[in-house]
Amino acid sequence: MTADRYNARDAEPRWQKIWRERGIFRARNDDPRPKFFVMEMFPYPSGRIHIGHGRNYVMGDVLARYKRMRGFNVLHPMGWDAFGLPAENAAIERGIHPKEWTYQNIASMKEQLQLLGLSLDWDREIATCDPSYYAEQQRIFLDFLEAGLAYRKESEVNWDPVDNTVLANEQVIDGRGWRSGAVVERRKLSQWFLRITGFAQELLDAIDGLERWPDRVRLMQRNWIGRSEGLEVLFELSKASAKAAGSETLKVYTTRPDTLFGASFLALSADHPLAQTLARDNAALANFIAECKKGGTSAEIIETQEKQGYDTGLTVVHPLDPTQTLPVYVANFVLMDYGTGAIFGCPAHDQRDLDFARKYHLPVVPVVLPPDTDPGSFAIGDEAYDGEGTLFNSRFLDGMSIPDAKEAVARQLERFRIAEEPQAVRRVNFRLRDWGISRQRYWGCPIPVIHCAACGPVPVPRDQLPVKLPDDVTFDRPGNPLDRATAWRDVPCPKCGAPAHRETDTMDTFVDSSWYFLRYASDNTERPLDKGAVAHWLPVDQYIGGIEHAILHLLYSRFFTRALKACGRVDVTEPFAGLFTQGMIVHETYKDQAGRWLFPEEVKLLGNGKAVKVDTGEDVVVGPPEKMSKSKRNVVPPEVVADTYGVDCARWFMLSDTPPERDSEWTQAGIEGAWRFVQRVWRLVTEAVELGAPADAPAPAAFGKEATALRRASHGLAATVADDVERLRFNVAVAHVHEFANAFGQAIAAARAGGTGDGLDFALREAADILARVVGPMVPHLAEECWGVLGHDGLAAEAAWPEADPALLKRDTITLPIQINGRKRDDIEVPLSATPAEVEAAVLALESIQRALDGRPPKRIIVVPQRIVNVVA
RNA sequence: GCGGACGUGGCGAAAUCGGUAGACGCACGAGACUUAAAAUCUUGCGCCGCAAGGCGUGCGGGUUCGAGUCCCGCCGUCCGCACCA
Repeated sequence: MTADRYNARDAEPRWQKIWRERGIFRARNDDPRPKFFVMEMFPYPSGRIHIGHGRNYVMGDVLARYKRMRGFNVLHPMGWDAFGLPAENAAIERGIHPKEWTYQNIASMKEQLQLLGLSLDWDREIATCDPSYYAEQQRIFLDFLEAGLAYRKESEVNWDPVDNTVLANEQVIDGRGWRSGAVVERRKLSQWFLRITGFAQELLDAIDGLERWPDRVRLMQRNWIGRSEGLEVLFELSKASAKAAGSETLKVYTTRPDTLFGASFLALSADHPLAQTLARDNAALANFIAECKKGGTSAEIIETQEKQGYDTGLTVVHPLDPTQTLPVYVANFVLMDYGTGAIFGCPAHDQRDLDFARKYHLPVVPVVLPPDTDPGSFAIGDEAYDGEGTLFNSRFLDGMSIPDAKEAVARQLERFRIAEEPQAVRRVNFRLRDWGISRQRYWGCPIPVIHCAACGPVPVPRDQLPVKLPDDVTFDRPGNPLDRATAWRDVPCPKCGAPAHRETDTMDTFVDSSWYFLRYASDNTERPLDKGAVAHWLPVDQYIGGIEHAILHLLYSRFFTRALKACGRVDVTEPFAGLFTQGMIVHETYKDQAGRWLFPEEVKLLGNGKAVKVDTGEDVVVGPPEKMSKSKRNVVPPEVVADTYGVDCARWFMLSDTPPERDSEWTQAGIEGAWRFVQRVWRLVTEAVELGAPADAPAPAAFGKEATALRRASHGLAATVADDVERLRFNVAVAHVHEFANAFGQAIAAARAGGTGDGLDFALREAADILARVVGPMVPHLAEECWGVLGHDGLAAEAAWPEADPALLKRDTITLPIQINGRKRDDIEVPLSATPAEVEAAVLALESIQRALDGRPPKRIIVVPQRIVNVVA
């Protein structure tokens, strides 16, 4: 009677071997079935993974396996985001070559990932550091160059003067280099850019169509692109000023032309050409500008920085009132790379301008009157007013709404001319900047360009691609090793043959990940980016990854796909039709009395929130759940889970309880609960096989009450879990399986007590069969083992999803809750076909209702068919 | 500062449309089996109350026959952006 325990340690490697040998997860490009492309964001090969890394792969795997059972040709690939700084740090710190370090990590992480039993097509595995991958990336770069989508310009970098190296923003901590501790300077370097701004409007507009993306990601992208509509206004310099400045006009960008009559000054960025010109003969101004450029670009510094300005002595004429002039300042809060690098300040309606005006005693003239406010008493204190209102103090604009006033000013200024030019032009601006892809690093994709003194930057001829990274480099000195790799660097110019040198910048690793999903589509290494294959597989039906990539990676990928389309390389526009952002796995942290972090296996939990160290018994300080991280040691390696419980338990646990988009806590109790449930499924299936009908038994003509109830439950399970998985509501799917297991267990108990007549034997067998398939995507190894016990020859992984019989999903009676004054008081069972009048009559006949009404007639009865009845007493 | 999301038992949570609040699981209690333990099974478990009953989805209002769900105002937590004119 008692079944053997399910032995995961035996079963899991066995089934994984069979899946691998039969190649059942290989996707074929010529498969005629409908396609389904599911992928998770590929990992950075940092070394070892912990169980927390597994969550998104498992979620994608459930969907992949489910879709296969539904008859789809599924592409579920995996690869490695293999370029990047940590490999170079390892080289510096431990003397290991980045390539060696990376490929070692890939090997061990692949082994760990395979342990999870994921249904991946490893034949399409890619590593971005592989020359076969980045060769195509270099071709793409040349395509972009030819199309004008890649270009070079001067741009500021963080420069570490001690290490003589360029730092990434995250390597600048409190304005200092992370390794050297030296104060970071801003330096200008000539760098490569991709023209993402050319697609800003389209990237923004297309967000509306991303219906299967989380709203918040769409919102974040919209904000990041940051479209604003405004006016570029020419301010005429006063005569004396024009002479001093060497120009007649100053161009200013504003989104609030309506507030022009409230303007009290102009402000230039420290980087503005006019500011630079004036500083040549003005030491005080030069000093001020240098002062502005000090300090990092970090948010905290900028936030707390006081508004400061330098009065240039220049004045401009107010565009709408020639009798009025405004002073021109250079100010530390004006950005050069947004708009025109110059603004007009309207202190009454902009907080920054107000702060500035108060400091330099400039006029504060309110021109927008809040609704229901007395114009005589309205005054600006310490807070600018940026709300709705009506224009006043503004001559011909008085009485207008803000939008009307904007329009009126625009029309007026468009008509005015200064030196043949209209005084104002409507201009749309974006917060989004072009994407600087140059990195002064070794471990990245080389930019395929040769610099020649005579010819300038010359693309490497395509027949000479790829430009491979030289292996023979050293990391013993600061700076980019490629600069010192003279044998690699120094080459003749492809155009004129004169001595020249290679571009030593490599590409931002975000470039690598901006097209890897297109690479997966091709099963042909000769054609890594295959238009036909891309047309077949793309867009990705379901992309799964962390919220940390909500903006950059996803926006860059959307841009890249469009840019490739513009170059004629692909026909797809939007790469990811469905996006899901999963939560992290968190775990409690443990510290001993000396404050050292402890691994979970060093700790014994006492159940009351307290814990002790396993070996010494000393008290352990238990911290709140945090993201699993090596440094805090709150990690659980997948091997340990696989050895003690089996990976199916880990998979089940990761899918249970917590909605997949939220953070989920890994606990001992949780994994044990999963283990119990895995055993329970095994027991239910084996017991049902023992009690039930044989595999090939025909369905009886009629079923008894028990059998019908069980059949309703199992067919209902197939339908509801299908729906749950389609909607990625794995925790709900798990709950539904639990619910079914309870019903199944009761049916088995009933069969033991009362026999398996009236078709119960068939129903038991059918229930086991359905259960094995329904849990298959979630606990695939267990499902295979069950499938074997059920006597099937093939693999559960290749079985079809159980089709629910619609007749069994329909009920002929329904239980309606009965409310009195909105509070539930009773239930009533009525035929599904009952009319509202019949229901009403039945309800009024209920004893509980009669009692509640106490002889009085009800005021009202609301019958919502098949939902509820509410009696208003 | 601006924008957004969320707030339900001791805990993780569920509740397609405005229609039975707390499904399912964890933890805990009681019982059965066992020499014993584990496992398993049965059973209880929002709060107050002996009960009848009352209260209950962050707080305060509103709409409705009926509100976790919709509207208004607060409070709290988390996230994104942050001198973008």
